[in-house]
Amino acid sequence: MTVICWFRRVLRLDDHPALVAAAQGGPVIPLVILDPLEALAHPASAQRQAMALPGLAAALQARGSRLVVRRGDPATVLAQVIRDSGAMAVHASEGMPFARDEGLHDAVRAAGAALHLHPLADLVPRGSVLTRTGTPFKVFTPFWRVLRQTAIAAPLPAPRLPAPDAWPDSDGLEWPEARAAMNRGWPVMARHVQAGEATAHDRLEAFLDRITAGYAERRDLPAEGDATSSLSDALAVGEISARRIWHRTLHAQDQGRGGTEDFLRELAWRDFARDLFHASPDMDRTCWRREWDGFSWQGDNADAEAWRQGRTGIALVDAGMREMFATGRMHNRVRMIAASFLVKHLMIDWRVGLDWFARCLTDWDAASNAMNWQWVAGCGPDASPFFRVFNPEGQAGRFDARRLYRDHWLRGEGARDFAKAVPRSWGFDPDHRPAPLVDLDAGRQRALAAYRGFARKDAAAL
DNA sequence: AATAAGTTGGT
DNA sequence: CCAACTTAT
Repeated sequence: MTVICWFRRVLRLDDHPALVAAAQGGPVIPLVILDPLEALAHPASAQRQAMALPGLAAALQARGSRLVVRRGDPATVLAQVIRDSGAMAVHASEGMPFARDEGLHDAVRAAGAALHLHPLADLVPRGSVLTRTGTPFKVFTPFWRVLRQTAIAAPLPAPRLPAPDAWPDSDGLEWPEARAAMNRGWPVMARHVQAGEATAHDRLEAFLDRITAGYAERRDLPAEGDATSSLSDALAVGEISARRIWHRTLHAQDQGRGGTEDFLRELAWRDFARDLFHASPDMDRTCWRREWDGFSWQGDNADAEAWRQGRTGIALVDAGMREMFATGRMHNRVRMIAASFLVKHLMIDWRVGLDWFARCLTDWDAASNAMNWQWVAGCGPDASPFFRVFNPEGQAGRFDARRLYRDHWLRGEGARDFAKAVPRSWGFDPDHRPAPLVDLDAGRQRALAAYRGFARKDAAAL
């Protein structure tokens, strides 16, 4: 009996629970659905997913299978492929946000098949790391202590994939909606992306060969490009499994490599964010501490536009915003600083920043972004207290002391990349050095005063 | 996973 | 004079 394996955000053959389950059910039709709405919401991520597909198709072909590609709305496409193939079952990974999966069951059932959703192969199943009283953790460190003591399941090997008697029609691998929606220099970004399941494993091994005890400190230096694994986009589109990374890192640790414990800890943040998001599925739009929705954030405005376009006049912030626009990624330390500047110095709603990240990031992850933007804004669990205002100049002195990162994006090769990537509508002038949007000290004082006033009102209301 | 101001204790 | 440390925001 033919079975469909719908590849969503797990674009690999290794450690793929839905694929293993499908292969146990009979001949497998591997299916990917290119959804125009998804391309509009997350154009860079959609384009990154599209870049993973040729490698996935080739890997399937090498195993005597194929990748069937269809364009359209997932529920409609699933029904069509079920009709075309006579499949009785569809296996897929859970989506995120999880709530989106609700309507799919009905659509598949109406087409005469059953939908089986499998957990994402993160480190641990969601909801499995709990406090002694059985509730989810709200603070990372205790979560980490428990996860570290938990046995992480071994990755599943890629299964044998018997082919069906007949293959349904397939569209091409191009996802033109994703490319159009990006509205920026796509070829520039493509130069910064390395796609493919095999490439991701090579990058992991190369990273584990060079990681040292200095990882915990060096990973914070944006000019030290080789200090981090650079696996975030491969993880986000599922070219590599977190469990595979975990076990390879444990192996490197056994060989005596330093820094591996810190790397494992970083890896665990994905599971922490996923569990938080599952417990609070609206936290990508709603303040986790509800009272903060009463704060008078600035909405989208001219300052926000300057922030998006990398012309706040604050060197490290602009460098980061340019890096993201040109490459689809931004160094982790710089993300915090650029986000803090938007939310604190400009007092703009964290959702304005999150929406721009959603458009730009090839490593877009709904849970991590919801958690981290709320952390910066001070309205999330385990949140940055309202008085924690990053000083982008102080941070630059600490983490980019030799100015290499800022110079790269404001003057050097990165600046030329960015100039090629910007849309004409921005009227970008590479020689123009904008003045700071706000005086850093005045902006800091303004934010502190506003937050103090809000906290007082909040205390009065209780 | 912060900052700035103030304090201490060494050079 | 400064680094290291404490403390309030």
